[in-house]
Amino acid sequence: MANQEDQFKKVLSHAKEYGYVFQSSEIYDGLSAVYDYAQNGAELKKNIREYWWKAMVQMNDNIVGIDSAIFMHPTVWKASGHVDAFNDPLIDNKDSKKRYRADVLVEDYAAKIEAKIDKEVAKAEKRFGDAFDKAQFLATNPRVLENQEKIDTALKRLGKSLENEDLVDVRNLIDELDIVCPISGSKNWTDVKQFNLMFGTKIGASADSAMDLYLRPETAQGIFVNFLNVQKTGRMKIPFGIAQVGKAFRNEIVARQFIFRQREFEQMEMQFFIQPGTQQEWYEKWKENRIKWHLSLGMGAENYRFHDHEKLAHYADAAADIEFKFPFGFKELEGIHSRTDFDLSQHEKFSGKKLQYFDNDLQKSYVPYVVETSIGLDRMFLAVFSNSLVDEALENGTTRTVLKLPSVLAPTKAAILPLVKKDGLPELANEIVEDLKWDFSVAYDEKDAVGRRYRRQDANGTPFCITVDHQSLEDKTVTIRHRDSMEQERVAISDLKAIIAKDVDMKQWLMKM
RNA sequence: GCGAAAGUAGCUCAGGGGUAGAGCAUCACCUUGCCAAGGUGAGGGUCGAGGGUUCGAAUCCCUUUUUUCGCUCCA
Repeated sequence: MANQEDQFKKVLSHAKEYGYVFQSSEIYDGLSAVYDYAQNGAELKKNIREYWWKAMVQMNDNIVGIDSAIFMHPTVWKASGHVDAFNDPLIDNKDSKKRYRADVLVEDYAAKIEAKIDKEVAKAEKRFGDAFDKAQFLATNPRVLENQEKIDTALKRLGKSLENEDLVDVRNLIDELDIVCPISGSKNWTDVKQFNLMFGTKIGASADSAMDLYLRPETAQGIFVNFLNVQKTGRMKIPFGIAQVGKAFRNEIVARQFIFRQREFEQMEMQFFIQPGTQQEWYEKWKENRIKWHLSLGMGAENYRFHDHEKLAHYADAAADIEFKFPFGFKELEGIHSRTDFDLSQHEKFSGKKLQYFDNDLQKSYVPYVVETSIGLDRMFLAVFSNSLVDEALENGTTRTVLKLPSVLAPTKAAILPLVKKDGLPELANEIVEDLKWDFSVAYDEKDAVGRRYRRQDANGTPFCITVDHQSLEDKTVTIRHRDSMEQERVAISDLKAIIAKDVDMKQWLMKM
């Protein structure tokens, strides 16, 4: 455990020291759980985004990409269920310092009484044997009726209070039902507070004409509301997908673990529209397709696993996570959800517009089902970055810090180093830089001993170092050093482009899928 | 949000009531080298922020903020 923490600490300081991630507004003490991507981080993030986009949009002729706005009509979030689902009434017990969802406390109370009824039924069943009529027993036994009455009134009142946002009454209800904290056993409760996971803002300059808006808590709805527009203008035939990469915002109560859980984050999502009844098949297909994408990066199959959801969200009929082994353990990296026709049906209901597809094969219209793949770009960044950072023991007894990024994602593909900064070596090195930069992001470094420069590039994840020496002036060859093996080979300058391309070209990597 | 620990230079950290140190990193010059740590010199910090105690606070006290961990919640 201590090792895990140490490794995570290394990840944090390496990310800062090498210009990958900074805390937002650092000179003002920072802003909690908000981070900026620095010069190298922005490149790495861009490369991950591109790798995903190519795999999802460019390589699938039935998937198109869009870029919808962060602001959406407020009713979108009523239809999607976020206004309800993202509003949790929470209450703390002052003695145990535990926090609970107030509605869950009341529901647990109801469940307890329910258990009492079951006990009563079981007892009676034993007593009466075959002659036992359960329905009649439930309808007539006074103790059962009394308990059922208790449950009904409690839940009814809870529902009503929540609907009216009457949190004081929820608190009173908890008092009146004598609900105690499961840990401390005390009734020393705080007031019930409402936590809204969505960020609110306003559109319109003057107060009276302003309209309440939310910053989107997920990008998916931008796809659903555009479903028909895209389907019609793109002449898309089911099955087809719409993909999108964009920022989403959640006002997390607890946002932690570096960039793993941020308040502002970037999602890479694809909604795949299918014929109702085929969702199981597509769900399995996308699970398989997505894990292949991850594995193509070569970060080790043992670092991934599937986690099937038992408790499903309000919109899903099947859901699984792809979990990755982060420095703090296996955590969700990507979600694959079978969302049924929940979203489109809800938008039909709330907008009054038909969101259906006419299927020529079936000769009928229907609301398509949806299978979603949704990956956090920031999480993917953290997965790649933390997995790549290693301290490697060398044969000569020293250690080197290497960022073994998949070369396709590395922010800098090659560093060009003159062995010494005289005798015309810098000039030739610069010529190579000028040539290569049309195709790759490259760096030039002439400071310090060349060995040290190699190590510097290792720590930054640069896959290739190209060294210009005196021989280069004579026969137009250079040495090219590989980051992971530290091996060098002498090659013609004219071959450099092909050699680098072979290793960093996205095509080579995507073909591994 | 509750609890715990921490915040001193870009990074890692030492110091601990008398106005800041080390190693590495950075910059300049020398050394001209193929796997970090050669020489000389330089820059960089109001010790997270605010307030209090004191003749004097980085050091003691209070508040606050940020980070990590546990609980909780979640993508």
